[in-house]
Amino acid sequence: MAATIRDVAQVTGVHISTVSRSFSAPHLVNEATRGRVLAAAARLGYRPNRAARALTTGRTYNIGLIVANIANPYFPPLIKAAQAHARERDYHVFVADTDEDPAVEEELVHALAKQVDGVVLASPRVGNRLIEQLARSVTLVLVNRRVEGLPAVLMDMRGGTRQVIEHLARLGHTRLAFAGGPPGAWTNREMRRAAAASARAMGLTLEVLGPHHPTENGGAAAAEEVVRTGATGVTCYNDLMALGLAERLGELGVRVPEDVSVVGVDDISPSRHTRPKLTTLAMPTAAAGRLAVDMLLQLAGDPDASNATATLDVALVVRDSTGPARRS
Amino acid sequence: MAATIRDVAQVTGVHISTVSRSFSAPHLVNEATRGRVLAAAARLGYRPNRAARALTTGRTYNIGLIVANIANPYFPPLIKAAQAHARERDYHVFVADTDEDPAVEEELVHALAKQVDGVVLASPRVGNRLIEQLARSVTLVLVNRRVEGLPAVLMDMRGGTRQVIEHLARLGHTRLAFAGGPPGAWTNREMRRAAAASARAMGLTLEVLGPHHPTENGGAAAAEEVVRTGATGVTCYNDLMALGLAERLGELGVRVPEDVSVVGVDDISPSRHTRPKLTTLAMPTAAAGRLAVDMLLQLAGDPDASNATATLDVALVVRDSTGPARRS
DNA sequence: GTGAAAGCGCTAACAC
DNA sequence: GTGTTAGCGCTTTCAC
Repeated sequence: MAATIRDVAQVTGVHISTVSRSFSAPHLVNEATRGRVLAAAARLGYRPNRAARALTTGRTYNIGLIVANIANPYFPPLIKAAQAHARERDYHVFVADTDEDPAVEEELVHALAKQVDGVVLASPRVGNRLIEQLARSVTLVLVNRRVEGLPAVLMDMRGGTRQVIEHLARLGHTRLAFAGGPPGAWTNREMRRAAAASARAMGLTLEVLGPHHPTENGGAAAAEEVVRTGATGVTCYNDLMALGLAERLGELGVRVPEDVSVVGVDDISPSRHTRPKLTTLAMPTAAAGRLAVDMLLQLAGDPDASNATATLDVALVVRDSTGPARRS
Repeated sequence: MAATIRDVAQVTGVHISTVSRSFSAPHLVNEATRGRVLAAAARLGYRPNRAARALTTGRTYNIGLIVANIANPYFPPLIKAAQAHARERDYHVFVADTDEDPAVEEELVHALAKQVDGVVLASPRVGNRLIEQLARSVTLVLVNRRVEGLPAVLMDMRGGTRQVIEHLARLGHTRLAFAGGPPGAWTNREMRRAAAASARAMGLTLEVLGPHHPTENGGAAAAEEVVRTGATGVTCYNDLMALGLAERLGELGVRVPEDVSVVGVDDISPSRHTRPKLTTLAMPTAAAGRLAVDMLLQLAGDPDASNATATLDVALVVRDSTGPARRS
């Protein structure tokens, strides 16, 4: 068995509270005794049990991070940034994957609730109602979701989507399509609305396709729809879908971007390496991860801290999957 | 504050131990009382505190999973499989990323140690000595690492590498190179040795390059070396490196596979979508994740369970990045 | 500066 | 079938 505080106390010949203080309140203990305690601890391989400590202090120094799908390259940069940032502040991050399943998401929040000081819910798929309810039993920070009264890190999807539509319009496209993703995703709604509004304002038609699974397969599934609608410019819920769409279009004999222009969202790593390279909206995921951690720690330290909402800018990256509209 | 066992006991008018039993040993309590307890618990939103429970039972029903780099598409399938498999057994998986840093890896094992029933260490970068030491303070299952006396899930890298070399030999390549990855990785050593042995046996030359960072950038960095050595067949530590290498070779005016054949390892998702599609060794990552969890749970339940080692088969997937050697 | 004692939320003998 | 008690590893008053 691993050494406990009692073992260290016995070996050193002091009371357990002195051992405890040596670790959690060093200034309260004589330097010499503290030295002996630390030496004994090192010799025994003693490390304070954080879980037990949390039982009395109420602070675990852990935070949870729940994401929809680790396999989507969108999330790793966010996860890594959050983890690195938290570690610098002596916190550990436990990551969990919901596999795009709202039920799993709810279960994971509950499972994590008591073992962390708060959880970052990234791109949630559950409804607002449930989120409000969950927020009552655990400190929550949202990423890519707006819920009244809860702290959140958002991306400017409206502004970004408008840029996309304008980009396609400038290239001469008049018949557009939006390949939609998960119905539960806030990002999806924002994009759909912004795309519709922008298209209307510019006098373009916009067909809404989907919902589709936010993966290459989902994008591939949208390919036939795209062909049927006759759209020449398609903007997708995310890069994974855009990549799947472009590939499937190729198989159907539709060239990208000569016949159809395709735009993604996220700027995930593979989008820079495929042929054609994907035009996409770049998201500041690392910054979002760090910011979410900051908000969470502030809230964990002071429950009355402001529940601010931050909206981060996104940037259109024009590459090779978009081009001038074909003359009809 | 969240409801505790005491609140439920008070509301129901029973002793806390009855509440406890209603959850952890239902058969020991009268069905009627149990019904009242559960009703009260539901009303109060009570959920047993797993951390507190663990303090007395010694079981957290959590397992830790430490990986070198979540952003490498090799890991997500393993993570997802492990998580899904564990959840079916009522366990939760906490994932942590070491960012390829051995020091972080050690720290994370310690941090997780007391909050989980064991940890799966996937593709560790720390040395065997340290692993043996860590294994003394926490139940460990290794993936992609062989350490005497510790349970492990391995891939047949020797057999796989031999297949790769044979494949290149059949295509007429005589000057080969191995683009090496992290020096701390078991997989890297296995591949290097197997490649050298196979090449020697077949009378081919093999240049060992690196070590390089196991990413696209690392692979790109190996490109100049490849050109300098004049090798026409290159096998890489992993797909990420192979992808980076192929791309950089293209920029240098070296065509893949016409001038140089490139082989990866892992069969990550992007390898199927790039042009040329990558010839690679497919690894059974999902199976490995599930198996590691099984081993861990067995060990956690019975510390004397056998420390078996499983070696999984890998498969050569021939795509478009390898072709006949150029006539010189 | 250090020890004693209570208690965090829960489980596990042991009585009754 | 249910209550009592002790205790998991630790922190935190409160004395001295």
